[in-house]
Amino acid sequence: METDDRPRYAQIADELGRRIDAGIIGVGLPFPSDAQLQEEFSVARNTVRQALDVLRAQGRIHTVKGRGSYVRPRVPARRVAASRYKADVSSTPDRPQTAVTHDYGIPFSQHNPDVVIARESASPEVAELFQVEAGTPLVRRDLVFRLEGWPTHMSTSFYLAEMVDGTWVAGPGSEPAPGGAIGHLASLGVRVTRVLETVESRMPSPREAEVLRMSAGPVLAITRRMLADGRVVEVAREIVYPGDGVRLEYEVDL
Amino acid sequence: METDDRPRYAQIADELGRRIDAGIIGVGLPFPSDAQLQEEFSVARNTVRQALDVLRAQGRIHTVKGRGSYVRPRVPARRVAASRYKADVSSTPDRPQTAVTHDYGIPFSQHNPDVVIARESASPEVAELFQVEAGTPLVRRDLVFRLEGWPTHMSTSFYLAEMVDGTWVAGPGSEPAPGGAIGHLASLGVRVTRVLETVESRMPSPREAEVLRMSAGPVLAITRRMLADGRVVEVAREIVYPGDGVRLEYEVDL
DNA sequence: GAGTGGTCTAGACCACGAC
DNA sequence: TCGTGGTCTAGACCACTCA
Repeated sequence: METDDRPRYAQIADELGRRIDAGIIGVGLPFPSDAQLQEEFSVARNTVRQALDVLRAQGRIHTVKGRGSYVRPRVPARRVAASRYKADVSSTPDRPQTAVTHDYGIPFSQHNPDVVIARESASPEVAELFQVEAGTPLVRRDLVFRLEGWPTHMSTSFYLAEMVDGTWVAGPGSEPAPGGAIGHLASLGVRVTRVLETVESRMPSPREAEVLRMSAGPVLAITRRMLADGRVVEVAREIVYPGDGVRLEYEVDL
Repeated sequence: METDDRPRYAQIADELGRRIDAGIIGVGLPFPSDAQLQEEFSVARNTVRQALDVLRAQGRIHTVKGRGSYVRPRVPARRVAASRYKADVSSTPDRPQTAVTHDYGIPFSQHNPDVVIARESASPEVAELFQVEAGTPLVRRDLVFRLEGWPTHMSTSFYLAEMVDGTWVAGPGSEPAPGGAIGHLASLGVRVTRVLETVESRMPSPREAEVLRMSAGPVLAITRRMLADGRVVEVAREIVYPGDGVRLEYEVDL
């Protein structure tokens, strides 16, 4: 038995973490309330709350005001850049697939993102990524991806209205789509040959925290540009994952 | 004037953030103490502390027990994978450079990482990355990179002892090195042709938090493998940046 | 209306750093 | 020794969710 002179809140956080690991407190099940934990560990409520702050920062629990806390599932994706987009390219009617089904190793039938599509003028920021004038008409697509009901990640992406207007890609029936964004563009005769990705780590916005059901941990945010013939034909700004929800893999040839 | 019914601590955090932006509280200068802020804003100390928690999570301040808080500088690097390693390859005696000087746009003379070199047996984890037996002798290199005194990132990396033993690369005189790791290996006749990187976001370990002078924000952690002739010749596990200290850029050709 | 988490107060003791 | 932040207590009121 080792002496434990660490702060009480850290000990409690560890103990609760162990219970989650052991499955004593299950994924999606209600977490003990502040009052219960206060009672069990014989500490003040602030000490309980400090312990839960640790678990929240680790992304292990999610807390909703007035309702309680829940254990967050860990759904780690391996997002291998070199092969995920090739999955898009090689999707066939017989074996439909997308980069996302590739990341999670799931069948296409389990791929049913929520989607909201709207027209929008290019903000200066998106315009620069697209290398077009600010104000250029775009089609904006907000997606939320889920696995067994739990959100895995979300994205906001844009096509040039000029390119997709009047096609199925501009409608809500464009998801789920075999071949993903690359499939969309291919159906319009545009062949994507290059993808540029920028990765950042930051704290989530309130909306991101709500949608992704995370209370305090960091997110990984990817800004993506797809190019065809040297021209930018799709911009995703941004694709947002819970910090512990993905491992990105890239290769660089010299 | 908009009504502000947001929590008091959030308002205080915003106000302090504005003061940092405006330079009223400068980088590296002492931050007001809890007692001073308590006095100024007429709130309890816990409320002050909650406000500082926000700034810590954003990486804007760093706090050391018994001493106080300090404003953290923002030293963002653009870490462009496609070009940074080419900088290593194209380093010459006339114009020495490394991937790191490329990232930060600094002259080689400003590149002076702290370095600790040791021999170590491969842990199962590192061994798997190296594709060798666990226990294989390695040379371990712990580096800390700084810019104008402030730590920008840190790394732990490994060479095969068999490959570098008895050469300058195994000694402390191997840093700073023109051409970085690729230059090290090139001097031994090993030509790196491929680099694999894995990116994760997580909370820092206590040691990382101390070295990088961050109190609560997330880090970006990169695991890197360098290959020559299909063989792994260098493993970095891990290269750790403060979450707001870097933007990674990758390209994927289809 | 009962239970939940979010916020806030006004104290207290401690370990640590600077002087 | 004194000021600092870290931890902890024992209350309180509020907004929110759910039955």
